[in-house]
Amino acid sequence: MADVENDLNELMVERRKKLAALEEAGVEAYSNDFRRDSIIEDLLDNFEEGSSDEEVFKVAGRIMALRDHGKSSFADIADMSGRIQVYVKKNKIGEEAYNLFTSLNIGDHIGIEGSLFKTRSGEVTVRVQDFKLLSKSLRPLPEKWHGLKDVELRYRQRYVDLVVNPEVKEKFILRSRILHNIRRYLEDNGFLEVQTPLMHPIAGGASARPFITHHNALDTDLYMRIAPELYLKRLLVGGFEKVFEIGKNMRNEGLSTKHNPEFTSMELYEAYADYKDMMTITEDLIKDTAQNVLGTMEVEYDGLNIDFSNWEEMTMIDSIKKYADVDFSNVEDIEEARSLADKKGIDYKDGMEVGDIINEFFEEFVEEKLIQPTFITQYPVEVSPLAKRNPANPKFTDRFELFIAGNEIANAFSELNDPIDQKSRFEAQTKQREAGDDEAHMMDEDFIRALEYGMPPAGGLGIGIDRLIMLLTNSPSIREVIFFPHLRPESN
RNA sequence: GGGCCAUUAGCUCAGUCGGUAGAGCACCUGACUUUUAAUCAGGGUGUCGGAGGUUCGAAUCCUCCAUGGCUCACCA
Repeated sequence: MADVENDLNELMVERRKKLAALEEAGVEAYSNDFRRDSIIEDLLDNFEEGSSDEEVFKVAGRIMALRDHGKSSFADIADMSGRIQVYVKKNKIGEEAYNLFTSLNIGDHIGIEGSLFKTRSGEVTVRVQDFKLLSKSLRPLPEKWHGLKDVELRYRQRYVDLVVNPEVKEKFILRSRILHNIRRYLEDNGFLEVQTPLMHPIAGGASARPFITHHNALDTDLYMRIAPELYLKRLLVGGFEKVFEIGKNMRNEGLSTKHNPEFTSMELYEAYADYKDMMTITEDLIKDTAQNVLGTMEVEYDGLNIDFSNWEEMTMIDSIKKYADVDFSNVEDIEEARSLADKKGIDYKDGMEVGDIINEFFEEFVEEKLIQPTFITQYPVEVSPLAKRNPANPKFTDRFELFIAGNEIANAFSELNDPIDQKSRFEAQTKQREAGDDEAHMMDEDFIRALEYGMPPAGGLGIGIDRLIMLLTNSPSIREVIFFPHLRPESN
C-alpha cells in the first residue's frame, strides 16, 4: 500500500482538521453508545399523516447528501434498508449542536432522534431533536450522481462501490437470495448440507491445475481443493445417501470474465439415482429459483432472452451433427476421427483418443450456440474419468452438462462406482499426466479403497453457482457477482 | 502470453494543430428556516499512470514499463 501520509489530498487534510477540532471540543468522533429503535424502511412504510412530535424514533445511518440553508439544514441518511431525509433547525437543537451538524461531511455516520413529518413536497422526513456523530469519515465519497465507474476502483474498493452504487448492492442481495433458495430447495427435498476439506493431500474431482500450499507442522504440501467430488462420494460410501455442499473451489488457471481463481460450486449426490434423476433436479431447481427469487421464468442476459420454461436435450454426437454437420456416430478409430478434424480445421494433440476429438468438435462448434437451456448428454468416456459408462454404448458415459447462453452451468453423471474401472481410469489419467498434462487426474488410492468397500449407485450433480448467478442477474462478467474478485496486487 | 483500447483534480469527464491545465460534483468561506441534482457569491485543490526520447516548447508525438478493460489463446 502507498504510504497513507503521502496519500493525503486536500479533502482528506480538511477532514482530519475537523476530527482534531472535534477532539478539541470534547466530541467523541467514534462513539458506540447510540442504539437505534427503528430502521429507515419501517419509518417510511409506517408513516401516518398527522404524526405528532411526541412519537420519537431513533435511526442511524451514513450521510449521503447535505443541504445547508443557513438556520436550518437537510440531510439524507442511508442504512441497509433505505434512505430518508432529515431536517435540522437551529432554534430547535441549539446553536452549538447546529454548528456541529453543519460541520458534518457526506460519508459520516450519525444517530438521530426525532419525529416524522411530511415536507411541502410530500417527502417523509425526520425532524431532528437530537443527533450524535457515530463515525467520522476521513475520505470523500465519489460523486453523487455518476457514482463510481472506474471498474478497477470498483473491484479494489468494493466497499465504496457498495456505498455509492445501489444496483451493485441489489445484485449481491439477489446473490444471497439465490443461494438461500438453493439451500431451501435441497433441504426440502431431503438433502443434507455437509462440509468437506478445502485442503487436500491429492487434488481430485476435476481436470484442473491446483494451488499448492504447505502445512508447517506436518511438513507436507497440500492442494487447495479443485472440487469436493471425491470426498462427497466417500460420504456415499459411509451411508449418507443425499448430501450437498456449497463452497469454494480454487483452480490455478487464467482469469477472465467467466473465470475467477476461487469460485463457488454446489455439488450434490444422491444414492440409488442416476444422471436422469440429476437432470430432473437441475431443471426443477433452476426453475424454482428463477420463480422464487425473480418471480419470472424469462430473463434477459447480455441481450439474449432466456426462457427457463423451455428445456432441450440432445446427445453430444447429435449436437455436433446439427451444428457442425459432422457425423461421429459410426466413427470407431482414431485415424477416421483425425481426418474429420483435419477437414474441419480442428487441432488435436498426439495422445488424443476419438472421444477427445469429439469433445474438441463440441467445444469448437456447439457450445456457444446453446442459448436456451440445453442438456447435452452422452459424453465420451475419455473426457469423463469419474462417470459411469452407458450400458448400451460403453465408449460414452451417462453424463450431461447444462448449457445456457453458451455457458456451461451444470455437470452431472451417473457416478462410477466400479472400483476396478475407476482404478483403470485413474491409470489412464496418470499416463496423460506423465505425458505432460498437468490437469489430468492424480491417482487417489484412498478413494479407490473407499469404492472397494462399496459405493451405492448414485447420481451426482455440480452447478457453477457464480455462473448461475451471472445468468439470473444479467451480469456478463463473473466479477460483478463476486464481492472481491481477484486482481493483481495493488502496487505503489 | 498475443492483439486492440484506456489511464488528466477525491469522483465523473473535457482538453482543438505540440504553445502557461479545464468543467461539474465534492471540499472551504459567506448568504439563506420545508430544500431535494437546493440556490446565490467567492476559492482550483494537479507527479496529466511511470521512465526515457524527439522538440525552443509535450497531457498531446515516439519507445519502454505498470495497471485495467475488451478480445484471442489457455481453462470446463
